Amino acid sequence: MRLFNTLTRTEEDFVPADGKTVRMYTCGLTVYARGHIGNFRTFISLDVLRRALRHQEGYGMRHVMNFTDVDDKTINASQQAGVSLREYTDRYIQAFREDCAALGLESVEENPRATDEANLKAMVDMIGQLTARGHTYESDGSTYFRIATLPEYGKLARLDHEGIQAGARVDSDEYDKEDARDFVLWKATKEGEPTWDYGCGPGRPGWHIECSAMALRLLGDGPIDIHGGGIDLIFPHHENEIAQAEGATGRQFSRFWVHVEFLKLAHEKMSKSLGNVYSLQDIIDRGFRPSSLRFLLISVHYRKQLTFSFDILAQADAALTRLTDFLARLERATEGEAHPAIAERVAAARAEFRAMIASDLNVPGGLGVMFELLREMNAAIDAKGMSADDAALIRDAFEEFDRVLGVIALRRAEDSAPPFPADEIDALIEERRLARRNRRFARADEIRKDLEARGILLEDSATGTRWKRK
RNA sequence: GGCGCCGUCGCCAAGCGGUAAGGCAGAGGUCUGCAAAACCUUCAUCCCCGGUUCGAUUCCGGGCGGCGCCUCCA
Repeated sequence: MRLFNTLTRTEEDFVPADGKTVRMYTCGLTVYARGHIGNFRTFISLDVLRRALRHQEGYGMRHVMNFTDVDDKTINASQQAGVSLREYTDRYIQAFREDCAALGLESVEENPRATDEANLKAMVDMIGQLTARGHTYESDGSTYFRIATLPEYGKLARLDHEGIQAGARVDSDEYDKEDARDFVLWKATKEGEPTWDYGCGPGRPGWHIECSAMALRLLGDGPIDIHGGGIDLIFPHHENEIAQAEGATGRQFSRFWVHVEFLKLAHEKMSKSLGNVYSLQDIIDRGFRPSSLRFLLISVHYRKQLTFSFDILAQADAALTRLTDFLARLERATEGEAHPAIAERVAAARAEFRAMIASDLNVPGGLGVMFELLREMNAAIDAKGMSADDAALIRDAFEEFDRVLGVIALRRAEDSAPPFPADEIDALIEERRLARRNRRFARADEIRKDLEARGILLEDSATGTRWKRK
């Protein structure tokens, strides 16, 4: 498949180095607060990438996504909460897992956390390698990376460091660095902070070292196939990851770099530091469903900014409802024999969809293919009915699409968990059926209205009445 | 100051050299006890100005507008 590589700023053919299994690392969440929907745009986009590689391209996956569970924010927040760092970050890891499940993310092969011993040791080892190769220096007990020792520094972000000029917000660090561009690998212990000592002196890891070290520890020697994350990580985080991994090993770190654009709110990016964030729970509290959010977040190409609003969330919800209504209609198709024309049309749509996804994950284009097929198949049902065999073919196609998108199955799982017991709904539908047969329409309409007030919509058809969540 | 992205129908959004996919909303119709669902019809010349080309929404240049990175951030 074709994939845009930030390293080259071009779309390239992607194949895993060994031809079989994709070794992918994606930056996860810093677990000092609940993830917001901007974070989840990135995670969902990378989930679609993972699904496409796995289910469409047929590769095996070795996918690592970390939790950053030690940094200034996690430390400060845990101290304010009066609990240990571990206990505090456990809470948000748990919350993150719940949100991921609600949003239909596939679980990945490894979710390392920075403060696990094996990982801290890997970081210290890597710092040792960097020191052996002359890339580090010490200052006040902290260890720094000396940018000047790595001529290639800046190749990912394409920053002209010689030319940092007036107007740039240059780092004014309280630490004693030789060069403003240098960054910390290991921070010396401060009073009251968690500390570890595995060979770099007592302290804690700098932010960037964890990803370099854990990626190579869990995925094996570089280059790994893909490294991904939000676009804001290009600099400094990913640039520094490259410096660390390549400085330590002398080998390329990652062949492909994939970055997901921002989610914006009104006219600015959504970020915790700006405070303009919505969590998944906020979305649910407004009466929307996680599946609708997932649909919205994948319906704009991952490399374009997406401006969130509840208005477009409602549009996404309506579109997704149409999709599941169609699939439900298919369940009732039982008439006649198979139509060869349908098989042909479905095969063509499958090919078109695959081509869209293989083209740098053109999910919006893929959705277009799906809805075109949907309309034509609806028309076919209206025109001459549809056999169970035809319906099965169509259903298979949508299941194939959804293995990549992961949104229809999610919606259906939500639908099958009604706000109150399904038995009760079925009983009321039966009562309404009898009322209608006896032409007691007032009672029939009353049942419809009551159910609607309780979040259940009814749809009558020749083959009976079906219910769905509002 | 440097680097980069974006501007397509009321809203969202693909396409990116050969004459504008799709979704949502709207209008008219078919169907229907009601309500939905569904179908049919209808609904854009692509921010502006130049240039290149037989031909540009698509390439180049210049505007205007929006956003990002150069600091923690998905």
